[in-house]
Amino acid sequence: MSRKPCCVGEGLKKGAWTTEEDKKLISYIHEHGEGGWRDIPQKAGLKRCGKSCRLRWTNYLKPEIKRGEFSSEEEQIIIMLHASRGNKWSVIARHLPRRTDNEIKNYWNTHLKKRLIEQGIDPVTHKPLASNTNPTVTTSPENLHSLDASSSDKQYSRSSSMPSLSRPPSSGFNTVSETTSNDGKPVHEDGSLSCKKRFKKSSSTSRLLNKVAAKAISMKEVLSASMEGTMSANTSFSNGFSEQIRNEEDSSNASLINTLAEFDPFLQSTLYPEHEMNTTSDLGIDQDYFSHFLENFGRDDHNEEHNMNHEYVHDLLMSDVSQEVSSTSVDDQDNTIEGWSNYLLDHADFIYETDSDSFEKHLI
DNA sequence: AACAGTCTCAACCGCCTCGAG
DNA sequence: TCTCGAGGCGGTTGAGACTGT
Repeated sequence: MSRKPCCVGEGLKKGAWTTEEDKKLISYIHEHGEGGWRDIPQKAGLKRCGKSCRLRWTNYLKPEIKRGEFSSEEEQIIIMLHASRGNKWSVIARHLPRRTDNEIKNYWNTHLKKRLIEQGIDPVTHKPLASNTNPTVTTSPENLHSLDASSSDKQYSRSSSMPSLSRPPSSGFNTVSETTSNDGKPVHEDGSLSCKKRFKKSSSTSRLLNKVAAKAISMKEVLSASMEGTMSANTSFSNGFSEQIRNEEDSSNASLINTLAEFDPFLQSTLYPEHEMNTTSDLGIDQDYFSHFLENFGRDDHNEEHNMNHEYVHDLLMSDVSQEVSSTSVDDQDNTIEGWSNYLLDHADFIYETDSDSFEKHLI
């Protein structure tokens, strides 16, 4: 209990690190590993504070750190997460592998914040600025993609390759504008197949997989929409988004959306924000509903045999989620959502590859 | 060419949380 | 249970690079 304080001492160097200092620090950490920062300066022969060594390593020297231009996808993730989390740079950084919180913070302050302001969006609330003449502009899904850098050409003239906020590969619900291909299957404007693919096999496994696919599809779309806007039910995203979905003119889309919402608590909370939340997270997830969803996930085929896969998948899902969904930690919810979406998306891909010819019958 | 203004981002500062003692 | 240091985090600073005049 008598530890000597860190960063106390005469003659400690400050300011920019030299190449020589970097080499010493890298060499020491390669040999001894990270940690014990208090003792590193002395052991590595550096006249630096341990904290300074840690920052230098974690923000700059660490080999896995990715540097350079942010992609448009990364920008969208930052904006979306900032809308729901605010200046929680470490939380945002966890969603951007190999990016440091410091780098994201700098990028926000020097690029994204200014760009939002120029687009008439308050970078704090992600809602239209008071002086903005176009009150419909927000970082909601329908608007985020239009937040390009065109109005900031002068601002970013030194960085000619400043990426625009382009739409990610998969669109959100509100952007799903389907036409019909030659064979009658719904096709998105970009030519990709609609996310309505389903198994037609009648086994319980197939139906379970259908539900997994439906879940994956809905979650994928919700997450995509979220990446274009904000995930918080308290922000303009959920209200504007649900409003748009409710006003969806395409009745078949609306039907699909409502059906998917039946299986998707995230979508439920987005579509029906007035639904009473028993436990309100900042993601707007009704955790009781989510638990109920999981409880019934794959369990409603009572007239069918429960084969091994069915049991396995169900048990896997329940074991993974039952312990995590009860958590009140925002970070844990992040991990849960991320894990779920990855898991489901993986299975959706499997389903598509396995049987992609029939998809209309179920759930619509 | 020189200067002033602007921008970028590495680094620092100070506060907070967690866990060891 | 309390104290205190390590580590983590967000806000801020300032040196250097860049641009405009």
